[in-house]
Amino acid sequence: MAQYWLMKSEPDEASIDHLAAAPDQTLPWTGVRNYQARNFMRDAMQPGDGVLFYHSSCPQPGVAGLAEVVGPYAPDATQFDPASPYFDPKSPADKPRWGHVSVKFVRKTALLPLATMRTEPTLASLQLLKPGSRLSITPVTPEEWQAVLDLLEP
DNA sequence: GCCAACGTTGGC
DNA sequence: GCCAACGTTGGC
Repeated sequence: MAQYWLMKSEPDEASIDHLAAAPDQTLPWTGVRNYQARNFMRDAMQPGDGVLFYHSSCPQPGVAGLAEVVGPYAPDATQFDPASPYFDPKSPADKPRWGHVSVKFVRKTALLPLATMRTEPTLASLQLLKPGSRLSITPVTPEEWQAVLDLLEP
C-alpha cells in the first residue's frame, strides 16, 4: 500500500523546476543528515510513494508540486566528499551512515503557501505544522494527502 | 537578523 | 547516562 510523505527542499538548491528539468525528471535526495529523516527513507519509503514537494527557507514557503519516490535506498556519496557541505568525517567508509532515495517529478502546482496551510482545519494534523517541527521528511496520512490535493491548483 | 525549538556533542 | 553547551533549522 502506498504511503505519503512531505519532503522539504530549499528552492535555491533543488526546486520543483529543477526536478522537472533533471535527467529522467529525477533527483537523488542527498544531504539528509538527520537520523529520523534517514530512517524514513531507509526503512519506510517504497518506490511509488507520493511526495509533497515543499519549498522551505525561501520568501514563499509551501507545497510547490507533487513527486514520487523512486528507489532504492543507497549510500549518499556526499558524506565521503571533503569538498561537500554534507561531508561527514565520522561516517565509516565500510558502513556508511547516510543514504538516500531518489524523487521523480509528477507535476508542478500553484504554490500552496504555508500560511494558507495553517488556516486549513483539514491540515491541522500535519506534522509540518506542529510547533517546532523541523524534520525535512515527514509522513503524511492518506487523509492529509487527499486534503492537500483538494487544495492544490490546478 | 532574530529567536524558539530541537538535535548532537562531549565532559563527567 | 546525564545534561549543559553548542549548532542548525526555518519561519517571520
